Amino acid sequence: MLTRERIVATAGALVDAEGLDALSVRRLATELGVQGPSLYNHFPTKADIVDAVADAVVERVDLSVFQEAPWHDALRRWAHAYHAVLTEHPNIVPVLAQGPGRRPAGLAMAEAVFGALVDAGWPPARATHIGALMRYLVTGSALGSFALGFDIDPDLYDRYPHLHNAPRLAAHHEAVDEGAFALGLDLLINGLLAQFEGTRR
Amino acid sequence: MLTRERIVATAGALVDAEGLDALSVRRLATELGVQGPSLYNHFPTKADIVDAVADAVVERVDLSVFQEAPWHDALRRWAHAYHAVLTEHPNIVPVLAQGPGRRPAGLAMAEAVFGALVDAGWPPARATHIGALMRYLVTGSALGSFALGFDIDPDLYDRYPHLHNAPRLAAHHEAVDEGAFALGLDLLINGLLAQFEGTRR
DNA sequence: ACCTGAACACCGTTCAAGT
DNA sequence: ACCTGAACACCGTTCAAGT
Repeated sequence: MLTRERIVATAGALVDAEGLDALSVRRLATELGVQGPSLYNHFPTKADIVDAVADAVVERVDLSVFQEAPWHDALRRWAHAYHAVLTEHPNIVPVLAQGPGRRPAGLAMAEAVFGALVDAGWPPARATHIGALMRYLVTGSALGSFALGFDIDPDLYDRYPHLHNAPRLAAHHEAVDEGAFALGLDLLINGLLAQFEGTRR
Repeated sequence: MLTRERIVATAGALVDAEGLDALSVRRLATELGVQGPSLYNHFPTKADIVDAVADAVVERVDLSVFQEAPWHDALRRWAHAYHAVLTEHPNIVPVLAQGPGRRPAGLAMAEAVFGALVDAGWPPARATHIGALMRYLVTGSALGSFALGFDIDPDLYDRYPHLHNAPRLAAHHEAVDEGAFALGLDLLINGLLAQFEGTRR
């Protein structure tokens, strides 16, 4: 028996294991023991299945911090949590980088972030910029590893002397990408905190 | 007559006008007045055509600033220039977000950025983080408009009270996205500059 | 109400055949 | 050396037919 839940769970596992390109209607149907067209009884298009997979990932990001901590602390902890979830499901990030659209969990997350900033006293226009900035950093870093973006063939770097150690990046890719994300988040939040306190006195 | 140059130029125009999904081997061939398989005399796979289109975009980013200005100034001006080029060719950004790979212009850009940071005195590990951070911000912001990521249907936001103005974001999307990017770049570079001067004394 | 087989209009890629 | 037609193994989606 086919249900939306089973379809989304199987599609999500397929995307995690083999990437977005491996998710085809026929392939997903086979995995569910059914023929391709059957899925159209439960979702209008393949894009809706992909959206549901993406929203299931966002649903796993804890938003309770926004009720517990001051805005800068909550923002930092939420960004780390969001980043951690995306690191576990990197193949769906291209969808999330397009914004919440009509996805309920995406909208709930935007509401929590934007609401916390406005309630803390940030002007709405500034809160929008901060929200955008956070999405840029989190999805930008999750979309493709910086370290793995360099080929491991050493001969490739003969004409780029400063990059002679680039082939070694791949071996430490988690540490490199994690460190860059943490540095960026620190710089952004510390800078915002300084601005915030500057306007308060 | 088919040349790599003509193929890349036509493919780039097609991607700009209709998106990456519209670029198919048959469609591109038709636009070039030729049959699909002909393209395989000039490129081994479609992915190589896409890579060439991406590298042609990166080639348009001016790197001369790194010879003229102190690292923080050069970094800021380069990031703005890169961001401006991507804003003109948003549909190819998903490819650039995967890193330089084996693309010559991508590698030359990485060499210029990393080289300038190391030559200025940043430790290589830190320079790597800074380079990664810049790619996260620039590609993250170019990959999908934050403002256009929200649906314009006002009824959608009934259950998200803080987002009641979200449907109006689309009308000012350039200003919103531009402002968020500029804010992020300022925060990052000012923060890095403070760190740099802190270690110098 | 839900699943199927057949069909439509597409894909990327290979390869023998032409010039 | 370069282009073509035919073919292979795929796509997303529609729809009449079955239960």
